[in-house]
Amino acid sequence: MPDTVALPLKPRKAPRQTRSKVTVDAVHEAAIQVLQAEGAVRFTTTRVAERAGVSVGTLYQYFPNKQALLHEVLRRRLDAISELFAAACGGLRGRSLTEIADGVARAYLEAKTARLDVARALYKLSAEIEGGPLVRSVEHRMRTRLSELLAGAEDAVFDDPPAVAFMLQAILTGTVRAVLERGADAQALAALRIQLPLICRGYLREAAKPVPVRSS
Amino acid sequence: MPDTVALPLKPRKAPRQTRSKVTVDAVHEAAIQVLQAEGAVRFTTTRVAERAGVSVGTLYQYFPNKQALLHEVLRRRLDAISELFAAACGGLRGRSLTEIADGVARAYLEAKTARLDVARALYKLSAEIEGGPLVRSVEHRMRTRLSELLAGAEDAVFDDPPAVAFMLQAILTGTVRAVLERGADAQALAALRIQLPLICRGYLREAAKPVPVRSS
DNA sequence: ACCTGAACACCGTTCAAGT
DNA sequence: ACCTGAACACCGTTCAAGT
Repeated sequence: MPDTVALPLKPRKAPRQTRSKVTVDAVHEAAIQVLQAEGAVRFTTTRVAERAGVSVGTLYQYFPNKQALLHEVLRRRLDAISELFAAACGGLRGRSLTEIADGVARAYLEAKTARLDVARALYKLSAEIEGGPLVRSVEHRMRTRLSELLAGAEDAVFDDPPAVAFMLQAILTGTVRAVLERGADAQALAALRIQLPLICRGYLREAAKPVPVRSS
Repeated sequence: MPDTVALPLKPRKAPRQTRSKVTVDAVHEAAIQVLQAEGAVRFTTTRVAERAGVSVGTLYQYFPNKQALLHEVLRRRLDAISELFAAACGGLRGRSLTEIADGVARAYLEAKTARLDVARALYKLSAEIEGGPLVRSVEHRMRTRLSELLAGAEDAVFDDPPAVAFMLQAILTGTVRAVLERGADAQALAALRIQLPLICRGYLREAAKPVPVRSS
């Protein structure tokens, strides 16, 4: 599959002088603006450079290709989401199944819908970004948190917490994405806020065995 | 948003002679082959035409643009899935919540994973295809079936079957997609076949009220 | 050390010319 | 009625030349 040729994604040159740092930030900021204002289809290196007030050549001095630029935008978004989510998980240790289900559903949804327009444009470009490894690493961190929460739930035990965490995460990311792509008007979002916790609760209850009554 | 300019998607010319029917089929078949063999990134009108043994101009005589060609490929895939799903739903009328949950999960998963390579390439191109209306219409049919099933379940009643059907469908399409995009090795697929029914069961039980015992 | 912009390869799409 | 393929506009990317 020629799709899988790995392009370099790191900046080819670390900005060393003040001038260039300004340039990199300007390009990055311009990228987000073009994404918001012009949408995924009209997201063009030429346009980003123009908006940033530099020439295309300059852009390519710091981002080896369009993919790398998008990759960097995605990376910052995912990092933000990941941190918000991790913080929420910290407050859920040792809680009940219901509290965990509701908590992770709410936390993920809130983090994800913070910058909705950018999120939607990035979804559209996911084919070009080749963000697989990046997404996987972020999801791995999320999954670890989920797995810990499940293993430490106060009122249930799981045969295979990592497996359940894997599925729980597919539910969170998949369901939210499905609804967001369907337009995601205020009404659909409101429904999601109510239903997503229910979905998580329901699955966890199916997947868990109740804690046996201790005899000692 | 310039993304939303509607391009014509219908064939600009209906094939009237045998020769042209052959051409259209050849192009369509070539499109699927290029999708499978070269992947989403190298899916090019020139390449499709070459593979079909016609000139680019000919391709554009029947498909007004690349999007329309992809649209047609997607349409045929979705139709196939839709029909398989509808058939399965027919056999689930008036059954229990558990049977319905397991049945729809299995049916959707089976239909979706039938042509896995094409499905994956189409996912990657979903930004370009602009298949929104098409997907919506197919999902609308699916949702209607789901809603009917829920309303007619033998052992539960729902306050708002369409709302639950909406969410159930987001679970089906979203979760399957999330796992497929994550690589979808045999192991992940096997897990999905086991877990997806559980997820559906769990959600439906959360969303349903048990049928009150009849007093008459 | 950083920036510029003309130049190149490639892609989607068109259209005058053919059969 | 159908097909061809050179031509056009536009995009990603490079690199010789500048400061």
